[in-house]
Amino acid sequence: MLQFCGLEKTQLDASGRLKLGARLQQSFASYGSSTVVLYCLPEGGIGIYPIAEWQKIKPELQEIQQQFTGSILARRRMRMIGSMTSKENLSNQGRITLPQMFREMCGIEAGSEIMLVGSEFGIEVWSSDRWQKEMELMQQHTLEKGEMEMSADLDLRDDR
Amino acid sequence: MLQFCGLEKTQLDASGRLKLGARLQQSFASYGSSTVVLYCLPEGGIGIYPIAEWQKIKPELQEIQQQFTGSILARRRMRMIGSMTSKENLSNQGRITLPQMFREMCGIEAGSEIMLVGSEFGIEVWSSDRWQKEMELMQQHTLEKGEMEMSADLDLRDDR
DNA sequence: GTTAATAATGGATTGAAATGGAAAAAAATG
DNA sequence: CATTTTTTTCCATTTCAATCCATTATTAAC
Repeated sequence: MLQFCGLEKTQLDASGRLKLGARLQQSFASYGSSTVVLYCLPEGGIGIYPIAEWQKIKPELQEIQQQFTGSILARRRMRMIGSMTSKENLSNQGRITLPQMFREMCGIEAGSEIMLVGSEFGIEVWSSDRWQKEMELMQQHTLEKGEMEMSADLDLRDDR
Repeated sequence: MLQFCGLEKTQLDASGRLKLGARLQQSFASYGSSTVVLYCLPEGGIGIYPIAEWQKIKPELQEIQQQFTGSILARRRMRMIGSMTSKENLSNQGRITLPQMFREMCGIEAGSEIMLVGSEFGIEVWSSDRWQKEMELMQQHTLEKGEMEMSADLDLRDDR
């Protein structure tokens, strides 16, 4: 899945629209539909996925649906997903309007600088500084893991 | 697998492009495709791999997609790989554009001096001084391990 | 119900940056 | 030392991204 990859800096226009570069436009176009699903991520960005990819996570949703009448938790999850999801269209110039609500929740202002983040089956839009924090968090985690590997390598009792 | 080996000093051009020498160009060409995958390494360099080699090492993601709405960790993994990966092409003069973001994260500036490091199934681009530190770290680790082996060899109680 | 005001949308233009080619310089080879 | 190969630098072209503008839709006020 190298279609949606990479990391780039760009900015929203004055009315809060995102413009995709040629490469990403083609990636979305390759799905044969200009319809995308937006998902406002609890950890802080807005995901944008071709509708075909979104369908693939449906099994996950059906599982929740089956518990609908019996579980408050299941209903809360449905509600959470439903309210944080939105269907939009890519304009033929590759522009997409991000819903105001979603933008507010993610700290993304019209006209501000944002990060476009590849995420395997779609992309994510982050406010620059929130992305910075998210990245540092992930990076630190990875580096910590690396150090543990290094010291495990020195601990000969672990050999074998 | 002696294709990608060696250590050489070179520099990027004014627009942040890397030009490979004849030998490395041929190594990549031998895979029959000019497509390469860039991977921005958390420990500090940019890896460049023939796409065929990348297929062998990339983590599997389909299972992760099934956990999409339910797991922040799953999403972080996708984000980590997606954002730190990029698909590029070797131009027919053997040039490759390193994405600005990756360069910034690795301390590699346009026009600056860099190290090209062979790493078995691809090469890595490092900023000169970060490479220096990385090498020292690795060297020290290796020596430390040597000392551990020596004293373990004296400690007969541990032998088998 | 009509008009005015505001916001949203789509298109086009412009300036800057990325790209590819090729000349000039340097290095390797015989 | 001459020739070939490789590397580096420069330049023209193209492409892309950001801005602006005109049109349409929506809301509010009278």
